[in-house]
Amino acid sequence: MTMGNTGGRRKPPTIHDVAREAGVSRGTVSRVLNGGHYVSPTAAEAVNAAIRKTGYVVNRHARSLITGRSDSVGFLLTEPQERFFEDPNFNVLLRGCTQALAAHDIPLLLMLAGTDDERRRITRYITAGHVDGVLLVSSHSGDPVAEELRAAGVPLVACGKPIGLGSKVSYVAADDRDGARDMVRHLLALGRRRIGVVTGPQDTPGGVERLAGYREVLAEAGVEADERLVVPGDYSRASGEAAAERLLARAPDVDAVFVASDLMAQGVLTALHRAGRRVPEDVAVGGFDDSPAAVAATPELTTIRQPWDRISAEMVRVLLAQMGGEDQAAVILPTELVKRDST
Amino acid sequence: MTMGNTGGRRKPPTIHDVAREAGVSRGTVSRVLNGGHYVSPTAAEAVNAAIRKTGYVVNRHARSLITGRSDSVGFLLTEPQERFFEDPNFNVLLRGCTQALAAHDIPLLLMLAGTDDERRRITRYITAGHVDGVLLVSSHSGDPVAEELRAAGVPLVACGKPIGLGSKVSYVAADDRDGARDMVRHLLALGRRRIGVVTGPQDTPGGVERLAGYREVLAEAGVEADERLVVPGDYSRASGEAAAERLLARAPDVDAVFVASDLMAQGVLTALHRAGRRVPEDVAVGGFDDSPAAVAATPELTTIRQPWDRISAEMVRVLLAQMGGEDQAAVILPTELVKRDST
DNA sequence: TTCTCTACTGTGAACGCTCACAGAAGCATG
DNA sequence: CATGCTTCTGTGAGCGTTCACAGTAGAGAA
Repeated sequence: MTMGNTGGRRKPPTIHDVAREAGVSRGTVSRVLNGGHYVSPTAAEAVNAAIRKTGYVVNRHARSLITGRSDSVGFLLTEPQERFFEDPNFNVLLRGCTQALAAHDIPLLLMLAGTDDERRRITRYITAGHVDGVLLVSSHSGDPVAEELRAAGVPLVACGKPIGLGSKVSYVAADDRDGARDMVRHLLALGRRRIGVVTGPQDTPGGVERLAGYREVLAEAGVEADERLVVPGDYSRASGEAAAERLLARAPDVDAVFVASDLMAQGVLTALHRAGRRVPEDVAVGGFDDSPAAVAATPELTTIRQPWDRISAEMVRVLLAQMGGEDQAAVILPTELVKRDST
Repeated sequence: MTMGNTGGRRKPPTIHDVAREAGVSRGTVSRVLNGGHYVSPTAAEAVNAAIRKTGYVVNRHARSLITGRSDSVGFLLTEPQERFFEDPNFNVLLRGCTQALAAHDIPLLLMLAGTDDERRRITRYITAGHVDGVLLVSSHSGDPVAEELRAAGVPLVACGKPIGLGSKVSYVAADDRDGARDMVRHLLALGRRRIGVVTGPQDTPGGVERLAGYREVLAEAGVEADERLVVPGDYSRASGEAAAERLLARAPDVDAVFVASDLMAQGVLTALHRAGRRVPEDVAVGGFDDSPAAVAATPELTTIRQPWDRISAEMVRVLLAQMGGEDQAAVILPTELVKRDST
């Protein structure tokens, strides 16, 4: 009696065992597994019973070996730093993608490519066919990985419109420009006229679009543009604080600020508080993202909600479509103004 | 000329191509790939050159098929809700694990098992051998998945000591009890004697241990225990706010609060502020985690830092050891008191 | 010389699956 | 009765690797 199985892993049943159990051939079992076409109802039932009885689970390695597909998808992060992991939106995105893929029984491989070295390794890994498609999260422009993957013909969907990659890559994004427009219109409706803006980095699509929306609405409303009201930030809390200080120095009569991220808006609030300006009485502050930071702030931030749950679902949908041979596509999803206490 | 290769994926080189290029046999190439033992220097050099020239990457599916290993590791989350994804520590953990595994060229599969249905599916998937080991993140007790995986002999490392699973499962944890002791000692050293505590859920190891540490230090210091000073929370910001209100009602003379998480501590600060108590003058507040919430709070929180980067590294180390046949182990890592403005 | 031992190399046989193909059976059509 | 078509089923080949084994060559010992 050598078969102890004391905690060890038993050899799992193969398609052969199922076939024998069901009294059919491998081929028939395989057909049942892959959609059940050209299988008689009797045979199908016998196979399903045998699968239940044996506890059979298809060996994906064997399947992948012959099909050339891996039935898995990569979630690729090409940020140099931990920035993304501190962004709560990122989590919602990751979770949403994992769940949406799980519904298709597709596992998600998390890949981090921070350094050049890692980028090379990951690119090799992906182009070698170990994932069937890639969900790309990389805000900055000129990402060489995206370009290489695209050139290698790997199905690819980016989160946010990639800058400088031509139009050849699919993406799903919130309507940043429209969200910014909503916010600035909201501030105008409150009677504010000296509206400042703290921008995001101008090498990110969000940074560019949100600033553009701000400019458009002011122009449409006939409010005089004043470049002293425009200060750059990098999405970090600290940069928001510094930007607000510059803004106050350059345009002391500012009566509202549109900040391109909630995190920066937190910094702006801190700086305004220190300068003795009341929010929203003296200066109204509008954020962007509707992240947890928005409700954590005092006062709670009026902000623009990005539909992250829909974004993740759409990214997966577009990627699967592309893996199925469809052409690339761009999906733009609407944002929503969330009014709280800071305006 | 049918070979257009217009964006499509070329057939990747196989071990055969490398062998032919190097003028050796498959076997020799395979040996080079797997450590290079019993290979002459000349042959090894020829093979390596051929690999570089052809751009060969080993087909993991083929390898896995025969070895029975998958060379990948699962990161399993069995939380019913999105709780974890809102926890910044979780991100650090996930990132740390991904990086530590990447150093061994092992991809990480992210698995979410929120519902019973998903749990079943994931358990099947794992026990079918599609990952070689599992990093488990599940704070609550009585997790059936962990038990099943353990029974199936799947290498497993938990984050935090699993409650009610016997001692048969490896885990890596911060020294919650010792961290709590440090914090309470710190509060005592400031001269506080009416020290309240907002606990975490008592079905989580952290919740239990942090409370225990609190009680121990007070007992050692000869401070009278008062159950009115002990109020439960669930790690959420809202529960911290509610807890602080109860605490103030039950023990108005409280002069310090040890809060079992930074997020709850934020809520505590809000409630104290509303009640007109100054922090730290009237009431000192100590948090736990050193999450971003700690510096986002006003005043910035004194807290206990958990060594998340080391925790992830250790989890991976222990898991790999276990996959290599070593016995299970428990690793407890020290915490650190971070003094800021709230005490 | 002959034998043994070590270092190295090549080869066939798997691993578990899908795919292409061939064949069988049933039925309608010529 | 032959022919074609459709639906179903079984079989052999092969995906790219590792593993076990059988060699070969050269060095050292008997």
